[in-house]
Amino acid sequence: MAKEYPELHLDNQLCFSVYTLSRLITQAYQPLLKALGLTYPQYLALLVLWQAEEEGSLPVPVKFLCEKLLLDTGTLTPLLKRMEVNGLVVRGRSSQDERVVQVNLTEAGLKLREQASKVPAEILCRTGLDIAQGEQIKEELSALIEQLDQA
Amino acid sequence: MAKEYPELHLDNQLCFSVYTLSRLITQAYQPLLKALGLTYPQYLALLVLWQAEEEGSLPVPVKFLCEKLLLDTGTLTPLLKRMEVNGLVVRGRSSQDERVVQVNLTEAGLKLREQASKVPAEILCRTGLDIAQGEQIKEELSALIEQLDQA
DNA sequence: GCAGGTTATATTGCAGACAATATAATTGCC
DNA sequence: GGCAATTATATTGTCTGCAATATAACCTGC
Repeated sequence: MAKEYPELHLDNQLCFSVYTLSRLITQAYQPLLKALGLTYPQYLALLVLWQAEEEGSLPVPVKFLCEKLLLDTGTLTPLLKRMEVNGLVVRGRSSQDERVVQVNLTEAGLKLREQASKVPAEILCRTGLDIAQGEQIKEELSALIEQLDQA
Repeated sequence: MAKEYPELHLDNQLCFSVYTLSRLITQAYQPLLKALGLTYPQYLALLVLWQAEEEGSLPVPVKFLCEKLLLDTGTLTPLLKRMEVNGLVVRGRSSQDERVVQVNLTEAGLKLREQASKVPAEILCRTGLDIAQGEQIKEELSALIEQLDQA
């Protein structure tokens, strides 16, 4: 008779729910973003850059993007290079400190914001998600993120 | 004066919380799983196989794993091949239906379950997550997953 | 100033994810 | 029986993620 391991059942694991939901969300965004020539992580990077533009803090160092997105340069450097090839951003060494690479939006990258501004509402519409509920879950997840990000 | 796009701010997006939390969770598992010679998706695949073993339903078709994990063969085929190389599973065509590839656990793959059974508790301990809270969030996320998986 | 540590970014290599396409086996239908 | 549609898996190509390592520029103490 096989001993049972309920703690190892997939359904019991929060980790699996988060992992799956994350991929499903990316898949939900994908067709909308493809129309804008973007991938999902590229879209997230643009969110940071657009907000920096509103706050008058462009250009921003790569390190700033790393911290906001919790991604390292092994991910962001090639991603930003692809976005540069696509004409959305420009990258250049700072003259103050030759170590830092400043990332700035191009005209095209800035202009994309208007089309992108319709994306969040469209996602909610397509997925039929409840906004208020989403807001609450977001708060709960943010607490978990903070906890994990420390450790 | 720059027009503002609050709907495009990173902090406002549930999607970003889920995306980040998913990566942080994977990172939390990583050192524990590395000690077992596993990656996180490989661990998830084993969860399915171990449960199938308990239920006496081994071997299982690749399609079964695809449905449980919500992953396609483009991800699972190479993953299962790596696990086969590592001696955890064996793959073979069904004689009833030559299209289906049956996946079974090896002795080593089965034996790994005992060490892995300590992983979930260890994760909770290390991350300091609240179990009861996690349980509730899991239910909420599962509802979202079902919603997205339909669409 | 300069040696040693720190910082910011880049590079390499590997393992997912997934869209798109391909292929072989099975099934259904007439 | 035979051909079209379906099914199960595989393959290819691109883009993440991330550990590990490398490198050049900065900073610090002495």
